[in-house]
Amino acid sequence: MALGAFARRVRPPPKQEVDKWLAEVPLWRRNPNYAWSEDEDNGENLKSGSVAPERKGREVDHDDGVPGGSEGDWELKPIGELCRNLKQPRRPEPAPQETSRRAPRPRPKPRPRQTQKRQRREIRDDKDEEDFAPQVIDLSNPEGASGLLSNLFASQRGAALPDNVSDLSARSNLNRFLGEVSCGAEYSFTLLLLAKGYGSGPPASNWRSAAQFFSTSTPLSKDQKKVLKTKIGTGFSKLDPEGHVVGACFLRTGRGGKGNIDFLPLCKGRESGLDLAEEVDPKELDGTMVSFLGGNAQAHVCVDFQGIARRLMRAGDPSCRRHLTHPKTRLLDLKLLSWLLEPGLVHEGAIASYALGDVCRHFLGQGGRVEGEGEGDGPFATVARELGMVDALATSLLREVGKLPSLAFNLGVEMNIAALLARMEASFPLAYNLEEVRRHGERIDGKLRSFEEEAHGVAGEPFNLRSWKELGAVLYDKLGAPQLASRTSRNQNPRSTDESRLAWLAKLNDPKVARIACIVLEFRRLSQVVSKYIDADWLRECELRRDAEGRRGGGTLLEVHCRWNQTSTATGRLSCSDPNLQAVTKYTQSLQAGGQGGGEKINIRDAFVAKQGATRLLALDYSQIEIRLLAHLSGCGKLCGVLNAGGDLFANLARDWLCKKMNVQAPSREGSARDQAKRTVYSIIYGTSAMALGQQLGIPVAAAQTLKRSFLEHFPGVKSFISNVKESCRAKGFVQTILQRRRYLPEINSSQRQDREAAERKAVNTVVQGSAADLIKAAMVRWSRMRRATPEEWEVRLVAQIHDELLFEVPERIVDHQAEQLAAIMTGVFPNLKVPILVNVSSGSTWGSLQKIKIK
DNA sequence: ATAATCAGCGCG
DNA sequence: AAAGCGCGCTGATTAT
Ligand SMILES: Nc1ccn([C@H]2C[C@H](O)[C@@H](COP(=O)(O)OP(=O)(O)OP(=O)(O)O)O2)c(=O)n1
Ligand SMILES: [Mg+2]
Ligand SMILES: [Mg+2]
Repeated sequence: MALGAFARRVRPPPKQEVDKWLAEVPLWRRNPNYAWSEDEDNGENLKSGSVAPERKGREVDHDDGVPGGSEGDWELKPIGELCRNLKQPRRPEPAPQETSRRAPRPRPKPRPRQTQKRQRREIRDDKDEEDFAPQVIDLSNPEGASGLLSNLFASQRGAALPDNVSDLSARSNLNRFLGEVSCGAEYSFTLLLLAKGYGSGPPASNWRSAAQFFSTSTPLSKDQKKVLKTKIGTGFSKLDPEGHVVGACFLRTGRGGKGNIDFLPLCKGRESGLDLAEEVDPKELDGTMVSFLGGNAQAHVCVDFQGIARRLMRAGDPSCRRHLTHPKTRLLDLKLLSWLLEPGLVHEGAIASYALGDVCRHFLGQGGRVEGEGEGDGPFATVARELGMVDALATSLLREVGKLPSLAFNLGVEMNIAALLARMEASFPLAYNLEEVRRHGERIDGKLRSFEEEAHGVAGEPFNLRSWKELGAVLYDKLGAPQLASRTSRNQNPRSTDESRLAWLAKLNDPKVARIACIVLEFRRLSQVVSKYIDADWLRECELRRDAEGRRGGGTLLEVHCRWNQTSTATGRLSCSDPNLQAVTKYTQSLQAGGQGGGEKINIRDAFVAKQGATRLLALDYSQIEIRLLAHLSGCGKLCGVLNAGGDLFANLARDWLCKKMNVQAPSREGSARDQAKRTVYSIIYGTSAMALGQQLGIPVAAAQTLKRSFLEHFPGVKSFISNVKESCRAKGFVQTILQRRRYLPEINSSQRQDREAAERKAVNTVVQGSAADLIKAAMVRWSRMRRATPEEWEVRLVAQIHDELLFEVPERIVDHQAEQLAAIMTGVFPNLKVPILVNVSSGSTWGSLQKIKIK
């Protein structure tokens, strides 16, 4: 089958990872009432066309009743009350000293070099495996998010949040569950597998016997058994066309040892090519959600809320979002919580990802196993093990929330973001005009071939232009190019072939070397266009989806459903992949260098367009955002003065210093002098060396040193802020963002200077970059929670977040109005800062042709 | 032969 | 004398 063939093209996860991953099959069970079908996330999942993701004007209504109103309609059939009484001894909180500081946990220090990249792979692949989790903060007020934040900040009058935020929950009316947790209330949960059609069974004493019962009482067809064996047991492969997740498992927590874990059917199999969503009765699903999430004061725990929310939305249940994000829904995500606790674990090599298994291993020790639950093989033992892990992990992590109440606030923000990201992934695709790029592509191919020919001619032998090794042999050995770098040989590769070196070689007298350097530079640029925006796997996936949907509507446009990753950064930013919309080439590339008449050019962003109906793209980008936050956080009077006067630091620097005093020439290629100044400023703030700065600007090291010093002396508050952050980090072991989110940097006290100073730079950067992430996340939450007054407002879609920029797709008629409204939201979420927050707004029919809009 | 890493480069 | 920070993607190279 074609899909299988395609799936095989995807870069598979490392083999060893699959085994590990197998041991971590999350809390999914298949509903045996339904046929098995393929894994929805392998790209072959058919998105329902009949159940439109957008139901104008009435999609969400937080004002209607508690979702639990119809609880009685749907009969829950517990298999057993196999509970695990996790009653925690009400700890007298043994550490009155330094409760704000987490006990330094021995960290597995020998940082395994390998785990870093591997984690990324894992993140790519765990997308279909993790589960879900919902939402905790009470933002029922239409102005909920903004009100929350306003109160928060109003109460502290522009200063940094107080260290003691224990009154946070009371003041901000956070949801009661979190209040309870932070009070250290007893809690426990019980497990119960629930599936339609199953009668009640005998009580079980632990997860394993529960799962066992499930297995023995469940008649499985031959095929099902086979699948179960191959998918959950050994030999699991996400590419196996037999597999499809059809169920989600929720943990329902409650007080006093009464709680349930429910088996929730998401969608049926897709035999005979039937669309998943068509086989789901939304009413059933709705009823399940209602009885599960609503109508009681219990809280719910899960792992990866974003994943489950996305599945629900893709399954075509139009009302699931209301329940997932309903203010009465009490749900928290252990994945997000563990990430909040230590967002840098992945980079330190302590864990490979924030998947359940790794997190358990790290936070609980015990090799990730829970006593009495880990024995045996097979799918049910695995399920039992998983459940035991969730159980133990929740117990442990919630204790941390009790110790550090601001975590509850942060988690509330993140839960809201998770719901929004799920919606973006499932329902807010960006349209891509592949045909347009392909037209250029043919020309690019020709160009690449001619580059190759010419380079081979100059070199006197054929070689692979993509190979840095072969290129180095040609340049440095055959043609005798100088191997720069005897002095600083320590860290510099004398035979480097990166852009800066090739640019340097291109200016030399040797015509052969120069020519090859120029050719390779252009060759690399153009080949990226082909590999990333024409031949890439994500495009094949888009085409398959289009074909499966019968290409109704949309003409030649593809719908790009990328992934929005919430736990893959150490600072609190989001990341994006498949494709990475946060790194789409920005500038126009010229296709003609060889004197052809047309001057053909390509701008990849022109291929990303506003699709649905009469819409336009609307982009809002924070102005000098980290500079502004730095000004606020540092309180530097001079920097605040510049910003309060409406100044543009980058433009100033470009005009006054770089051009006049330093005689820096503006970069020849794309990129303005302002962009150059921007890089310069952030480089200085975040601790660049004079040598690197000089190289970047093309000025002598001494001049760069002078520039650095004079900049920091010009803003003395910034300079002292930098040393204060370092000092504080040394003392506490962590830094905090403006919303109290932490990042631990144990290396700050390393005896190795290299490691120590690296940690110092990260410390400074994390405070500012992380606070900027807090800001835009708060704005995103506020937008997602905003009351929509008209049907048209429901058509506004957030299609991308580019770190300090939000890209919306907006009905053309209301572009101007939305521009104002959205700008107000983005600039208003953090009131009472010491400097104004501004956004630059632009709109257009393609991402590459946005024109600035004036906001009054 | 396959898996993990490196080099290089796109973006903020 | 001092490795700006934060990401993801690709093809080539090295390690197993
Ligand atoms: N070379 C760079 C570019 C950007 N950033 C960070 C800091 C910026 O604040 C943030 C957003 O990037 P922008 O390009 O939007 O830059 P600014 O918001 O600072 O300026 P502008 O007014 O041009 O938007 O990303 C960085 O650290 N290093
Ligand atoms: Mg900006
Ligand atoms: Mg930006």
